[in-house]
Amino acid sequence: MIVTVDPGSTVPPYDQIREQLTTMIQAGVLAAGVRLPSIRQLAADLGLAPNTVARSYRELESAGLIITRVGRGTTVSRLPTLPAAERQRLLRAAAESYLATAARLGSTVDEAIAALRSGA
Amino acid sequence: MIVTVDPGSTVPPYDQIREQLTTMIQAGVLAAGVRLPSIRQLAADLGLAPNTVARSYRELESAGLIITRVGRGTTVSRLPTLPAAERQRLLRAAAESYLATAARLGSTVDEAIAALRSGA
Amino acid sequence: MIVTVDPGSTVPPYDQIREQLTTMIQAGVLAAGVRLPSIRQLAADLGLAPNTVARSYRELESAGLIITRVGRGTTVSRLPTLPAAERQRLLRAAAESYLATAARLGSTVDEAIAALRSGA
Amino acid sequence: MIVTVDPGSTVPPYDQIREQLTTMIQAGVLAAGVRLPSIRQLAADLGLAPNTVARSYRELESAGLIITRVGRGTTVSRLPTLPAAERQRLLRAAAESYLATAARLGSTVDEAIAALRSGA
DNA sequence: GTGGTCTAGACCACG
DNA sequence: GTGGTCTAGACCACA
Repeated sequence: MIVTVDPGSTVPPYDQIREQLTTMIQAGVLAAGVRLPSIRQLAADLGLAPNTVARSYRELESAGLIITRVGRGTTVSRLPTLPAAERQRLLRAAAESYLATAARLGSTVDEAIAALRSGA
Repeated sequence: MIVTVDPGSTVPPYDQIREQLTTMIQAGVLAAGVRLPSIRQLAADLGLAPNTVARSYRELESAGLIITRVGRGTTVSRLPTLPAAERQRLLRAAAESYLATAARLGSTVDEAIAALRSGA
Repeated sequence: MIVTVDPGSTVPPYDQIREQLTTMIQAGVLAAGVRLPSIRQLAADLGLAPNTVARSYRELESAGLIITRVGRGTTVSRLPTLPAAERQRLLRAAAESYLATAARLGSTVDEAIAALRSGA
Repeated sequence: MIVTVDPGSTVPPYDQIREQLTTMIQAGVLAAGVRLPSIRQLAADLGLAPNTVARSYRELESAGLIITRVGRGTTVSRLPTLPAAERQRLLRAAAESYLATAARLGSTVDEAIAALRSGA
């Protein structure tokens, strides 16, 4: 699954989808020209109404990140990806956020790392 | 700093504060009887209006997690903490979320772990 | 009625609404701070589903032309209006388009002008 | 030029061409038997691909408004034209639409009429 | 099959 | 009351 949605979050599903796809496209993980799953397909996979996914795609399109053509699906547009330094900065930020959460749960750094390995 | 706020997030600051304190209290990291920083102190530390922090405290109080008594400040209530299994489950969930973000940034598990160590 | 929708047009209603409001705001006919009709009210007036009007408003908001606050309605944002020269240019363009349509219907300029007066 | 196309419009060019020719034929401005410009000629005049104009002609032909015969070009069919009352109704509709646009631009009826004269 | 639009109605949060 | 979101389903145009 290319994207995941947490139904318990206060962040609306269409926003979660948009944010995750934005990250992947800007990081170059989804390269220019790659075809995204169809609206109906992704909606079915996530258990959402097609309209919800359509809204995410529509906003990505108006942001210039993807190109949609009726009858031909949706592809990632040709845009410069984030430089490696910026990707590294974002990874650091995510790491800090994870460590902060772990600390709030009373875990040490080693336990936090172990949780990563066990989940892999 | 006991708590951090991301001003760029769409999640309102009072929600971020409430969530983080809730986690720490339920996990037992903030033990019963521990005194929280004053509203004005925490607001000053975070660069927020006192009203914002007050709202977080108010919601935590109505949830029974903290007790505010005039003249004695705000302390953590005497409530059962989450069992270890539940804490472990939450840590796993946070780990998975972090790994997913790292993957969206094009990072491997090893790179994700390295980012934890370098940030520590 | 502040805006009209032609259901027979191939231009979708949400686009018609957005375009008309955009013109009025940029021309300064709807001044900064003016309150727009509520989504439900305008939808009822136009015989549309509230979602349709909501989509127009959402796009106007993301374009920075209006400000919506839940529970408090929608107002025109404080933006520079088009200079008089540009408004005049747009009026000329509309006039030419009307004359072209009239000519296609076999009408003279005088008949086109007479139609304006009789409709007034 | 018999027909004009607005490249900035969301209405596809072939639709704009079809609509304008339809109006002129139904109004009798283009009388039965009149020869239309060739597809290539009109495409060149409008700066469009011949395929685009061809599509407009094809749709007009299937609607019975024009007749294409190889070697003899394209001519307007022998069809009853709109009665005068209907032409008048369409002119009124166009006038109202123009006045509405002018009003959205902050113009009075007199200014709208003046714009017609200055453009003529 | 694809995406685009619209409807009718639901529930939520805010004020 | 306000807007925000989502659903379930419809019809359309395009390929």
